Amino acid sequence: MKGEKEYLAAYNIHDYDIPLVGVDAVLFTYHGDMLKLLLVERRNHPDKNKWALPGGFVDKQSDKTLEDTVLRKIQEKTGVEPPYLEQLKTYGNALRDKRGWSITVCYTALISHQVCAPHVVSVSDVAWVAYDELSNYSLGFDHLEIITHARERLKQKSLYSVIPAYALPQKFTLPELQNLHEVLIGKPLQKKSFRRRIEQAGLFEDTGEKRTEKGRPATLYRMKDSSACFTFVRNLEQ
Amino acid sequence: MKGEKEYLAAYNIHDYDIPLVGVDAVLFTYHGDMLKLLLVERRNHPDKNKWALPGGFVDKQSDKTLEDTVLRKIQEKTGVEPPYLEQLKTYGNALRDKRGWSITVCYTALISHQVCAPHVVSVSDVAWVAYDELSNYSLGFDHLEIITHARERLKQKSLYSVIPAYALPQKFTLPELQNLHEVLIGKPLQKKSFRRRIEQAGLFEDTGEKRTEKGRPATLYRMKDSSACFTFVRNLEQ
DNA sequence: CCAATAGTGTCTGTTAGACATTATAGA
DNA sequence: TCTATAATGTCTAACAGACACTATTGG
Repeated sequence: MKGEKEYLAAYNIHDYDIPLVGVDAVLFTYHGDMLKLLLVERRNHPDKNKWALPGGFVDKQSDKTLEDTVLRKIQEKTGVEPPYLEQLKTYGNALRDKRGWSITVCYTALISHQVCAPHVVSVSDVAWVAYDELSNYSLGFDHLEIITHARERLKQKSLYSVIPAYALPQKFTLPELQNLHEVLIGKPLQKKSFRRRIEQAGLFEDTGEKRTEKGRPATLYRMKDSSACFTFVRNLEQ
Repeated sequence: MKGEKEYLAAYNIHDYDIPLVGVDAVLFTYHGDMLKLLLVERRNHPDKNKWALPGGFVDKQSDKTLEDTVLRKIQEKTGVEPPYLEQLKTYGNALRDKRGWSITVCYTALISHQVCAPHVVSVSDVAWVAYDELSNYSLGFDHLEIITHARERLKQKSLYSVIPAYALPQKFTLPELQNLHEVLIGKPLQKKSFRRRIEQAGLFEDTGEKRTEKGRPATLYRMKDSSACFTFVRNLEQ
């Protein structure tokens, strides 16, 4: 009977018929009153010249975890690390990739538009695409399905959390955040209800600064560390 | 410049250094007033003789999807398919498996104890283990972390859905379901609150049958198809 | 002054918590 | 009748919806 040492020494991953494994990120931001996401135009086969989510394969040398892989891929395209990253779902089947049985571990990430705008502009094959204009883009693989699922999850989160705030700059106003939630939910919210729950939960910190565009200046807030994991017991109306 | 056909013809997955990929299932049930889950005693290296979640590797021939893989693995150990299966999370890093960089796509499944009891009894390396007695078992890999996460998610679901009902037999009583929710949440619930929301949402169907143990007979219900996806807008108190 | 936007006051409606009460079985 | 459990009645508290109101800026 072999011991574990002998077993591991004789073990060779290439003896097995393993599916292809990668990661993909749905990176959302909010800009110009629109929900946008980052797409990459594919330069290689398969699905060459189609648009796809930023993603790629695990590098067993440089990546210690799946999060390392997805952060590395996001950094390649945006130049920065997003403040919010959460695993979405893993898609795996025999048909989603022409190269054969393949798996992608998908993440949802949120980032402010301004913080990665300079780098994105400098990279030719990357673009911020408004979610509502996705139909103008030919997407590779099953990425439309993945994006749709990420969008739906983000909508749900906007009903019981303030996680969408990570798609805004560090300092933001409450009307700004409410607008984002309204875009996500697809209908207007009661200003009073929206502000009340955030105040009562003590989620944000007043920066002391104001921003004036038109009308009365709006207070600028920043998130507290605790606000990422806070969930309201009661959802907003859908 | 090569076309896609040539690219795919030349493509060989074994040219790449790919992580090991498998699936695992946290299969819960409710029996003897306890939340239990299915564990398998490992017969092979690595982590031989430790207990682990039912799971294994994708068989690219027999499995068309990841769900096929996990259902096949659950069937091997229980003889049946669970009525509830949902993806939990994917764990992937360089250290979780001694064989090297590995990924496991994890699922939560629910099933009634009675429907798979006969088969489980007949398989020597499989056991239903009470969640509260997990500390008596030496678990392989990172399976304790996975189980803990699945348990937490199931607790959350008990606050805003009736999904735990899938861990009961097809016909069940409301006090029975409430007991399960109380075990999951870890504190007693108001009988009135619990029943009211289920009635108002019209989630269950009266079978017309009653079950008498001690005291007044309890009405037996069955789930409607819609009840799996129903979520209450307001959570029960935690 | 007005227009525009930020932010508040306050009433209503819904629903969970609390807990007393009634209903139906077996012994 | 008594005990045990199932199921209901009803009051309260919390909080979201609705919408009128006030506050603060620029022109």
